[in-house]
Amino acid sequence: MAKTADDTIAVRISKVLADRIISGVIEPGARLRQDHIAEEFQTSHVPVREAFRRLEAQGLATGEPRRGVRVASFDLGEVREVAEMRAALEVLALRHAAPHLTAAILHLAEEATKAGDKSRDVRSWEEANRTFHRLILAPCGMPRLLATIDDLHAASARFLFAAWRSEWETRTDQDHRAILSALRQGNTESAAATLGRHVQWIGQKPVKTASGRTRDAFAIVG
Amino acid sequence: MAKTADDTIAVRISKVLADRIISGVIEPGARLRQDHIAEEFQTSHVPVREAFRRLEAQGLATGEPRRGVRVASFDLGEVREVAEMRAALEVLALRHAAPHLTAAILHLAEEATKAGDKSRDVRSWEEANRTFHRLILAPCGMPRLLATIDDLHAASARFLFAAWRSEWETRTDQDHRAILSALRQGNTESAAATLGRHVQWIGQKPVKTASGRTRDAFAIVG
DNA sequence: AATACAAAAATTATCTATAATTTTAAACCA
DNA sequence: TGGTTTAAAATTATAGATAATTTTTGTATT
Repeated sequence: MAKTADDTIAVRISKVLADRIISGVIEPGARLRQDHIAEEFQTSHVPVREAFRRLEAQGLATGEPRRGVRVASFDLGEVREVAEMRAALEVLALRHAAPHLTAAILHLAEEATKAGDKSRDVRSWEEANRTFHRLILAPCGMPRLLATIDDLHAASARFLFAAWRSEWETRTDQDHRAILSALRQGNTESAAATLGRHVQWIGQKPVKTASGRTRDAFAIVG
Repeated sequence: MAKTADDTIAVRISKVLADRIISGVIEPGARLRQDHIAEEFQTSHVPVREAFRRLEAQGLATGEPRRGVRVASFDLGEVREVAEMRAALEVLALRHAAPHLTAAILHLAEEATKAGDKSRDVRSWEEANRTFHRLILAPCGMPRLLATIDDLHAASARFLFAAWRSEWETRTDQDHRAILSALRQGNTESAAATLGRHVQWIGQKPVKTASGRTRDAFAIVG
């Protein structure tokens, strides 16, 4: 994580809180109390409130006037929604990025895929996955689009961690390889189609709840 | 504009400023000085800062640490970017909304189209246009998607006002009618295709600059 | 025992004040 | 005159304090 020292305190706080929300350290629905957070970060609550506004914009927290802020909760519907938005926007980004992709970039993307296959925990798999997507999309040169996609990736990671925080068996990513192969052949449409499907693949897994029951957890796995 | 009295001051301020930025009352690149704004709204600058964070998230302002916030500037590239994002996301929304569209909704959408045709200034045309899009997309029931589209519409309106603030001749909207007709026949794919093209139609017009020169202004007209 | 009410505690939202930084203006020197 | 340094003013960012609201807790009442 970039510890950009010249960031404003609010930005620093929002990054740390975002990481906690995404990784599931703070549970969905949990209240975020500004004084407590202010105390933890050794600041007043003014920057904390600004951090809250940033988290709200990213869709990681929701606030109601006078009643504070809480970690955004989510359901299968939102997992689907984020998956479809990612599919639509990543395909768009890839179409524009494709003409600017170099052999060097594709090589790095391949490395990221291998790193994903080798990873033994969700966290490092997610990081490798995000690297792959960023590498092949960044050359589109559309900053607003990339920023929106980034927020959606954060949401995706949240779903992923919620479902598979502890156990995780490695999966070799066939789709990533197919996308790279199509891009190498200059077949943008095929790459875009595969990417669109890839991002909408929603994994499902039975998970034990606190009460001992089992329910199904869902996550975007791509 | 909804003057929800129970909004927090920060939200109220951000709404007013957003309106000014979109309508072009404040020029792109202009600095937003927190003390001045605080004075205008009879508040301290704390809520003003929170309003800034909201504007940044909407892409209407950009801030650098310690150097304040300024109105986001834009160029043809960003107009294109927003148009393509809108096309991708509105098509997605329409596909999901289509099964839930009722005759009543389509009727209201037709009314909005007529209102657009009748409007004699950009501002009311834009409002009618936005109403049309919102009506046919809202039933998709995807809140995050709709929120993102809303932000993109704000950006679109900004481009539109920048280009045609003063002069504006009415244009009867053929596309809106084609979309409604396709939806009435249950032909979702045709409606989606037309919508996608419609949103990417970028108007162009020569505009006189302050120095008397003429340059081309661009805007999303759909 | 359950519900309704009231007082206390906690929390949010805001204001005023202060420190740190940047911008602007002026003076200075080559 | 043109550029550079220095001082002043303006501005941002944060802290500390206060008012208003909500949540919690305890108590009475049916």
